[in-house]
Amino acid sequence: MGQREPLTNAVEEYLEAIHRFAGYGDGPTTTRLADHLNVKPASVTGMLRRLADLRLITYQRYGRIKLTPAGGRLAHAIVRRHRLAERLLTDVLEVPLAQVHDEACRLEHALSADVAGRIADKLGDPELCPHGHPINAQADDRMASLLDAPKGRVLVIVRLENESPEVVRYLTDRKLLPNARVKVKAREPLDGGVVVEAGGETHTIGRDLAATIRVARPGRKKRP
Amino acid sequence: MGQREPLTNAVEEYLEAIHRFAGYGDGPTTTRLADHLNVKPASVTGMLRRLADLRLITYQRYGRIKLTPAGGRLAHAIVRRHRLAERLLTDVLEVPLAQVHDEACRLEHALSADVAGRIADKLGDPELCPHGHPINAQADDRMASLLDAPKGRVLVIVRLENESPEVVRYLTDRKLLPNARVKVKAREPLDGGVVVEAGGETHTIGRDLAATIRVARPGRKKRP
DNA sequence: AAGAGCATTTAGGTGAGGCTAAGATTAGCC
DNA sequence: GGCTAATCTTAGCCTCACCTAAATGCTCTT
Repeated sequence: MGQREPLTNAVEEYLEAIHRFAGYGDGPTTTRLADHLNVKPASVTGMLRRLADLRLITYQRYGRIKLTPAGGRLAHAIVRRHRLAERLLTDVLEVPLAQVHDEACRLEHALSADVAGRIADKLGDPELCPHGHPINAQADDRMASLLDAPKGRVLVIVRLENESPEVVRYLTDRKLLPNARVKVKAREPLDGGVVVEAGGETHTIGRDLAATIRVARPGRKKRP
Repeated sequence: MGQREPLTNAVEEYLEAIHRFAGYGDGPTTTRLADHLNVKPASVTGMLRRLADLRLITYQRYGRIKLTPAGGRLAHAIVRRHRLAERLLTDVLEVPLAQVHDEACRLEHALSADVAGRIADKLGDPELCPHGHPINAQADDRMASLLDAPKGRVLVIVRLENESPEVVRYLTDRKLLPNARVKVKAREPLDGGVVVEAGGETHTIGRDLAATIRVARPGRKKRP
């Protein structure tokens, strides 16, 4: 399986982004990708052609963007390396969580399959990255966010979709990290945010941010 | 200290190579660098101009190539990251030594100063990389190689200058790694190599390879 | 059927990094 | 000093990976 000419970092980033959007709504679109990658739509179209030539996606003008099996495997491998790198950074090197994502973004392109495997071995095949994303499986995107969670019930934070340093620092400071228990107290009207209680404290979280915090009912859960 | 625009990988590779050659013989030369980096001399000249523009080396046509203080600091930081990565790979992840150099070559460009520092902390500030090169200090290049070591005396291998997978695998198989004790039994004439005894076994090592194995008299030594 | 909103093409730019061929320089030798 | 071999540099050019603005094309909704 798999041809072995090394991919450029940019190609890997695009694959990763496509993978992240797959399954959500109507899947990855040119604008969404452009937005996510801080690039103009025209550039995305160009890269999509390249990826199609490489047989990593199937795609025709104005059509749906879909990873091929090969592309899917590759994208998955990259995301996996990213998340294993994150685990290594937090568990072994004790890098602050807020910083972990950006470091892993660079490391993911430098890790060989072999080293990734060894990280997994060494850490006992962790199931989740420190932000709560599954390392091996596809994420369950049907999971509720804090924004649409029922009021008054105790919930547990499952994962953070937004891993930017500022956001993670903000949430770390308030102990709103995966595995934390939270209760939605109220929803302010007019984009006012969500009032949650966690660890005896009350915080008001903006709508956009709340939408990126996935929660579930407490129960049998995976390791953090 | 230090401007913070990110350097390209190629720039870092050149700096590293210049650093490695500095102090040996008449220092880094265009051809030597070209050889080492698998590039034509003309390309090296081009890059040297770039490095001089960046104030990382001082250099004028046909002249000596010398790192500036800034360039030296940078080169040192890169080499240090490389060697810390090697230690992480061997000590924590148990990657086979033969493979470690190439993996570290990619990682060194992806590690931040912060993460490098944390690796050092976590591993207890190791002094040497697994091939025996110092992580913090400049190597002592006056050290003898197996090629010019005296016959009949017990010596200890200090470091390997050639870290290519084939060479390291060859030496690993014969237990000719840093800290191993060896004795030169004979030197074959006419480029025939060096006959050494180690661990009860006798091996004949080619001249070129022998020249890359640094040895010293046993004594107070650092951790491997 | 018409326009809003995306997506694509076109045409073009930049920067890194490399190469060949030819000429310049240096060093070593007689 | 003069010659040659080895080494460096220059010049000119090329490719590749990315990106962009602007104009055009498609599609879907109403």
